[in-house]
Amino acid sequence: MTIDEAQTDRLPKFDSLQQQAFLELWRTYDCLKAEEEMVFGEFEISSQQYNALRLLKTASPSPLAVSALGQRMITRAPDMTRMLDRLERQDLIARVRRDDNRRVVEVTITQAGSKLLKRIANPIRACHQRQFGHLPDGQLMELIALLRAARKRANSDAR
Amino acid sequence: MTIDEAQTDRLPKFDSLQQQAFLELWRTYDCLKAEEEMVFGEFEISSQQYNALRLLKTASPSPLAVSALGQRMITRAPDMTRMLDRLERQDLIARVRRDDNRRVVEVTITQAGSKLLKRIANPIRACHQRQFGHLPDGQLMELIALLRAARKRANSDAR
DNA sequence: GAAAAACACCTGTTTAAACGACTATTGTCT
DNA sequence: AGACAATAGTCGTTTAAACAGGTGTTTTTC
Repeated sequence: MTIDEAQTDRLPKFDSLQQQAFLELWRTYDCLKAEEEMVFGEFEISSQQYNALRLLKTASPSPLAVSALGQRMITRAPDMTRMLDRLERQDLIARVRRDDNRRVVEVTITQAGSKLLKRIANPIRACHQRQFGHLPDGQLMELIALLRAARKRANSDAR
Repeated sequence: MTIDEAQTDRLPKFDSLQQQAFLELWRTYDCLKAEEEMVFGEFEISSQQYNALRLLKTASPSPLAVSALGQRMITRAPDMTRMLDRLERQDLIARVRRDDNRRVVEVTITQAGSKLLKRIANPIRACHQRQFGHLPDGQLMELIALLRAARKRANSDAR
């Protein structure tokens, strides 16, 4: 390590603490996500789709309009239609056009969808347990609080 | 909600603190990433490509083999070739087949690539400043430490 | 020293993401 | 009531991600 590097960064490679924070966030997310997706992969579903099913399950037995579902998704999906197409093809959701407003399509989770969620629940819980289980609850809550705080300033956050 | 459901899920939305931590990580990453990508978008580049250029810049003037570059990437890219194709088409990198081992292709950042990095540096720094600048350094370092700790147990992490 | 294995990268093909334009339905304004 | 705008989803097309299989090169093994 050169003298120059030692002066600007206590660690080499990062312009600023803020940039380092972002890179750590990226790395950690990517790493954990990969593991999660392997679990979902066994059930032939993506994390995005799982998220949608989870939201539909929470809403059930009430349906959710496509737009409402889209707004609640974590990663904004600019193409709900085809994502729902895939879920419908697997018979995990059902779509019904609302009668009193024929523009909106209401989505509900099917029995098969609920069943799939149940089957996934334990493996995914175990995955998160493997990932975060070694951190004491206090540190986890702190991490959650810090992540929330980080999100606060981001202007593109409406959630 | 049936009795069955009430038994299996005690909290309405989160099964566990661990799951909540993951969701917060996802949300925060996604939110910050979106903002970052808007910055990169102005320069017609993806964050993935930026990452590659950054690594090449760090290595320069030495070149980096495609495989070495791939291993250093944050998000593992199973398709370096075509990603480098795009960068080469924009004249941001150059590829040379090594003479003493004609299997490996060595990649270097071009002058145009370095120039682009320079132009991006400030906007991206500003972006991260907007995102994390409101957190005091102590909290940032804590966040970084917690993210690192979270990553430690993930078995798929070789970095 | 020839055959087989290992290596480093490339290519073909399938699948999904991204962006915009498009259709159908409802609400609003005069 | 009729024109115009707004809303809710869908569809077409371009682009990139993912996976598997292929090509050329070097190393290993017998």
